[in-house]
Amino acid sequence: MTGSENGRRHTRDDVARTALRILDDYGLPDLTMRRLASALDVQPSALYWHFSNKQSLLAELADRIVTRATVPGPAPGGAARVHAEAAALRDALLAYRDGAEVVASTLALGLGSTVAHDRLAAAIAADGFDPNTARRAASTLLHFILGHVSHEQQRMQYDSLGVLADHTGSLRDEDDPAAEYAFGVGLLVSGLELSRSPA
Amino acid sequence: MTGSENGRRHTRDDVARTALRILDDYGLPDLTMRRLASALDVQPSALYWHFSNKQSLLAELADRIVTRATVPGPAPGGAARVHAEAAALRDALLAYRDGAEVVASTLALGLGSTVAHDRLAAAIAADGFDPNTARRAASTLLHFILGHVSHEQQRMQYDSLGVLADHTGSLRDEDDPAAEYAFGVGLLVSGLELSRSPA
DNA sequence: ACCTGAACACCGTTCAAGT
DNA sequence: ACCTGAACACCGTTCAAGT
Repeated sequence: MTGSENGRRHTRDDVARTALRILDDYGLPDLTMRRLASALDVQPSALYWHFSNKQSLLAELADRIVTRATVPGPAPGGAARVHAEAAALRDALLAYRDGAEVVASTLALGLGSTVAHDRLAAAIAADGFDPNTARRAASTLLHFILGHVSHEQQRMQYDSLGVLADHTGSLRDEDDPAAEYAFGVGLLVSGLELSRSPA
Repeated sequence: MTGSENGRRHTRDDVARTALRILDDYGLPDLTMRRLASALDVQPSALYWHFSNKQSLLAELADRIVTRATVPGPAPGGAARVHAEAAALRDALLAYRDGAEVVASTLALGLGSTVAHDRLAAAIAADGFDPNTARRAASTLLHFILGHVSHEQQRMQYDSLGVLADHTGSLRDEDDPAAEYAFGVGLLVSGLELSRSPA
């Protein structure tokens, strides 16, 4: 009840799940190995039996966050599928506090979690683009998505901290993040669509 | 000669310049307040007279990095200006080790450095788009730019560490980062261009 | 198979006090 | 105006040893 995960003897899955809970409840800066250990009623050193270091723990979390991204209902085709996939990915990132930053940081280090990129690339390829174009466009789209949602999430905790800082600064106009997001995705998809029939 | 900045009594500018040098030479993870202090031959606490905390120091560095971005020669117009501005921004970020991450992190926190966004927005507006569209497109473009260059720079230090990790993973196809970059920027610009004349 | 105990080598930040 | 000295409250990681 006090946050301790009693029962002794944990599995790798226990550790990851508890880490995900700390992430969601307190944010990435508060997800330390020592804090995680004490939530599991264990010494910090015990964690290194399950994960060789903090980075690989974060990679596991990124994987779990991104894997949850699935488009609901019957999958559409064409450009609509790309939009749906992008929306599902945003939802998945938003489902955990600082989710976008976790995924972005592990993606940057080249550790695991190529699944987000692959899903986007598949959706684009299914819209009739060659694999190479699909990969590059997916990469562009993913950079935008992670950047946008990171920004969105940082602003959330900033706002909830009460520090509005005059609202100047930031990128402005994040009044409706979902609309901003759709705008960005639409820009990319339109650009792709245009590249299909070179005038 | 040993890295100490002798002479005693520093200005805020000294501190920022030395920090920029440490950043470029050793990377963001090695830019600690204690390391910076010792490079200045000063106690860590002395830094807090010049900057109220590490975040505001990083904001200052981000500002300096981004301000260096200028398009060379006569400024073009239309879509070419957007491309030129994006290229100049990439060059500026690449000029310092981990430059993109520094800028991305301070931008996320809403501290300073709205200049990058403003320059992109101005270039887009000059191409004949309304200010609102220009701002949103600039934001999309900036997210892509920071994501792409961050990824590019992380890969640089990863490679220089000798840890190639099978080359699988990562976003693939970063064989020619400049070409990838141009592709992404082109996608965004094409999308914009298309939105101008709604069929 | 999973964990303890103790240590190593660090962090950012505050604050009274000095010159 | 700029800095010291000392402390506070932390980090991630290693490693021998225990059960």
